[in-house]
Amino acid sequence: MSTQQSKEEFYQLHAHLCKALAHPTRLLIIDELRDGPRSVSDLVERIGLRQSNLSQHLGTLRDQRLVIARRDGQTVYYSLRDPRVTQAFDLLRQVLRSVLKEGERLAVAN
Amino acid sequence: MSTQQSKEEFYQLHAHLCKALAHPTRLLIIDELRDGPRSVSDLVERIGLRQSNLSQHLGTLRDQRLVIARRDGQTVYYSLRDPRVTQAFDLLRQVLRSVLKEGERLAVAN
DNA sequence: GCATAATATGCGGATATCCGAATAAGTCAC
DNA sequence: GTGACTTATTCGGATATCCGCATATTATGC
Repeated sequence: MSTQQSKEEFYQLHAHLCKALAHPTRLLIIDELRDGPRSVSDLVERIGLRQSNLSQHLGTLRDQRLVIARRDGQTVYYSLRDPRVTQAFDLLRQVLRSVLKEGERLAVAN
Repeated sequence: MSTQQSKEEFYQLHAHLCKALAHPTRLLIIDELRDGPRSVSDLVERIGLRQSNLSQHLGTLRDQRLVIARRDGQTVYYSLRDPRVTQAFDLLRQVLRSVLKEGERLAVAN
């Protein structure tokens, strides 16, 4: 483990990474960023949520280094940092589809 | 979307899947199941947590169809359902490592 | 039947997440 | 400087998660 990481800490960090993905809005954001950078107002318009809420979600994605923010004037452009995140995203999406295809109902409850 | 799934529902289900991965103990469980099925008591011994707690985590993994439970007598063996879950797991682990390698400290805080 | 072993579930309190509203901070034009 | 615009942050209340404890459930052996 590179820089003095205990096993527990590493799993904790991994869990935090997953947690950052564990929200519909944040998944939507990642999906929007697939084709390139988008400004915050772009995302607000496309996703259709309050600006403050979206900004908070972008903040948690930023905290986990899943996205990068680049400032140009007064607008901030977000982009995906690592293509492997999208790959993982797609793998899980495939898993979900195969589960749904088998007719199993997933608990949407919560 | 196969069986009358709205876009929102699909993202919600995807988020639930991610949420099931978003806990150190559950990641540990998945890691333990890589090399084949394990009984609950196996996992309790290897991971070192209370049986009830582990059983609850296994329950959330089961709910999301990430693991399969097969009963043999009075012991229940858990195994991974889809190898793509482990692939996604590994991709995120790689992302985490590359982030850590760049010297960026991730917020472990919460 | 009863006792024991392996696993699962319900309950309750501590802690964390989520969202909206309001406000702050940064940038540009003038 | 002021004002307008874009994005970020703080606060508070509702809701969800996590864990330990106690208790069910299921299976086995006698």
